[in-house]
Amino acid sequence: MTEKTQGVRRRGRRPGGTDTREALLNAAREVFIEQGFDGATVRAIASRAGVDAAMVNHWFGGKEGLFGEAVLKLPFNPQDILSDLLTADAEHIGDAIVRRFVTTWDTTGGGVFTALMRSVASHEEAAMMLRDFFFKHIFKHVIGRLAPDNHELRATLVATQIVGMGMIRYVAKFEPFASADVDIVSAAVAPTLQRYITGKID
Amino acid sequence: MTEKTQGVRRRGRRPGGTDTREALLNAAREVFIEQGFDGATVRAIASRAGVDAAMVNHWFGGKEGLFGEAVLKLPFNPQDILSDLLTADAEHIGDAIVRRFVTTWDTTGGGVFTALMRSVASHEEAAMMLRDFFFKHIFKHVIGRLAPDNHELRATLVATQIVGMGMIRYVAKFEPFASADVDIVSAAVAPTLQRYITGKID
DNA sequence: GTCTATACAACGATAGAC
DNA sequence: GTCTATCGTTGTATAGAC
Repeated sequence: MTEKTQGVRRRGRRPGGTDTREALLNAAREVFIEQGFDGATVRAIASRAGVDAAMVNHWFGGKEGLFGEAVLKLPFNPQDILSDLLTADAEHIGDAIVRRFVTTWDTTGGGVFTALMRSVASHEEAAMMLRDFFFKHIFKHVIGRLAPDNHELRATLVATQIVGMGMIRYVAKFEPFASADVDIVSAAVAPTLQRYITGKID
Repeated sequence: MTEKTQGVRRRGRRPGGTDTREALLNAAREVFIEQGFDGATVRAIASRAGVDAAMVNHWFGGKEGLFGEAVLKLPFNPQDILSDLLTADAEHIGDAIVRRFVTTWDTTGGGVFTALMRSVASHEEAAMMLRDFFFKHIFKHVIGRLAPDNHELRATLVATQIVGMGMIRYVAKFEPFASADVDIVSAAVAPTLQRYITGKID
């Protein structure tokens, strides 16, 4: 675990190779699984990795970035997605979400999304953490800002369409959807998300 | 238990211990994986199981039912779903699909759906077979009857919303969607499917 | 010398004890 | 209400790699 807990942790660059990043990832996987996203503290993870808590910010841009890379293995920083979506205006939020989702995962080839879904389908705790994470750190902000009511239900409705897109495009690979251009996908799916967020759902 | 399953009709071969139904399931899994749905013939499966091809109809109601139970482990007969959906009129097809999907899987507790998704996410051939199966034996008939154009794209769009519903409700269990009444779900999702099938998507 | 990984101090926010 | 502890995060000085 912490091979350098003894003695004074000297400042500056470490003598050996850079294992800090990897140590943080390993520690984060353990602590996140044990404690969940909220229960796990940056300080606890850094402590287990034997480094300072500030390293989490330096290497991963924050707790969420570390979680994404360590547990969900997301090929992007959720914070970037959020700030991007927060700039979209209300009447185009559906289009913004679809385009962000498709372009982001398309570049990774879809294999990472498949692995994520496999993890979610196989491990109960992964599903739970995915739920908590996206809820509190993506959906809550985006939908809380734009939706008139029923924020939680609207957020889950958006999730059904988004996850379903990923399943069909990257996992099951149903054609022609799997190879459809992002414009085609957006034209078809964006209105759905738009209605789930700002429209009438009952 | 063997006394009961063999039960009443003891005519034909196999007087004793071997369970015809189980033998067919095992043979079907092998042949379907090897040949795919279309490539696998009922005769080949029955032959490998050492029984007559008529047994497939007797135990599973046909090739599709056998496929569903052997490979996809569906807790229902796809033929029933199809005939049910074919009776719905065009302007209520979305509602019919949502209600059928939710009520059917709700009764199984969702664990079966999770297992199915895990299988799809883990085995490339399972995803391929799921695609071929639902396409040719459910979507094609329902959508081919009602959609004005772009049948394949519309079918895959419907698939995104349906699979996504299952993922959120049964696998990831996002609340409040996971526990929402079927009326709530239908009110929100049915218009989406309705548009994907009969509406404007570009 | 420059660059950067690192540790430490401190900030604002928040939750709970009293 | 006040106090305290702890959280995530930021700023900055420094040690070592280059």
